[in-house]
Amino acid sequence: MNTDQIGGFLHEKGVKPSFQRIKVYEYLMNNKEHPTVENIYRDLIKEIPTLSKTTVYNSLNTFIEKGVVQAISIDGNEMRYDLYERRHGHFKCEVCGRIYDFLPPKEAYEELEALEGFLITDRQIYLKGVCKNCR
Amino acid sequence: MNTDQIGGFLHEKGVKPSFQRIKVYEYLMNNKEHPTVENIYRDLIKEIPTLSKTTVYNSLNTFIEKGVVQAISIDGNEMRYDLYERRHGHFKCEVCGRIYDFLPPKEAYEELEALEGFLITDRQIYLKGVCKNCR
DNA sequence: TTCTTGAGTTGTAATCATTACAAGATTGGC
DNA sequence: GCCAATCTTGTAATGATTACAACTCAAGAA
Ligand SMILES: [Mn+2]
Ligand SMILES: [Mn+2]
Ligand SMILES: [Zn+2]
Ligand SMILES: [Zn+2]
Repeated sequence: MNTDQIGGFLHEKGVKPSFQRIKVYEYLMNNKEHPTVENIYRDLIKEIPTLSKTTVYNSLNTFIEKGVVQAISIDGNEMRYDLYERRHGHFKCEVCGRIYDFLPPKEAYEELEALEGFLITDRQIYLKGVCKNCR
Repeated sequence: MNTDQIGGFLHEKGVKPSFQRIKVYEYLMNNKEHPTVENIYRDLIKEIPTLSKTTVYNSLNTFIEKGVVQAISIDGNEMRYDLYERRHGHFKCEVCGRIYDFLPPKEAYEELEALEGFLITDRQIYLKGVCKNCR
């Protein structure tokens, strides 16, 4: 996806595609390691010297509202961000801090839909432990 | 469970059962609505006027380390706490803010164990949406 | 019992992620 | 081009959590 395509996509999703928002979205497309706001800001400011951290927060919150991005709160102290694409779970290694994607079996998610009388807008499966590399 | 029984239980789990720790644990036993540190502190200080909020944090972190309490980070900005009893998931209503327990089908959790090469020490399933009462 | 020592508690200060807010910039429709 | 609405920016405020150092407590040795 190039800049125009991202703009079109965001527009479809009800997000006005400003320059900054396109850059933030693009960043998440190219950086799948669940970056923090700080990560995003420190990298993007190289390209956009006038960028404000508040704009990163604002953009992400708009994306979340419109359902194109998900916030990952697996880490009690800072949020991580990820595109809302195919459903997957997240595993955080307590040693190296990395957050891995994993695909829980379809059943895990399908069964979660079974709750009656509750409107579900977001589902997250978080695992913690020690990753393969760190054992 | 009375005070002595809680003390015995904590001792078994490797936690020295101080007066304050017993009170915090007892609070979690009697208040299953996933309280915040603030909730715990504001209620317990009525009984223990010398209590420090730091002690609440310290006690909870000790409990978590020893596996008798779980931290719930479904809410990006403040932690909630819950005894580590039978496995269950948490649903947060975005309207009233309440956090509900629910029992995902056994399979959901069992399948999560299937990750190879990773040591798993904690699993959390979080749903968000609107609860029955608030629709 | 008294002493000693390590662990637990307390209060305050520091940290740091996130939001609030107001002023300035931008954009799209008239 | 002009206007109103929206977006961006910088700074200040908020608030949860941790750091730290002094104090207290409890258990074991002498
Ligand atoms: Mn992911
Ligand atoms: Mn619960
Ligand atoms: Zn690791
Ligand atoms: Zn509700």
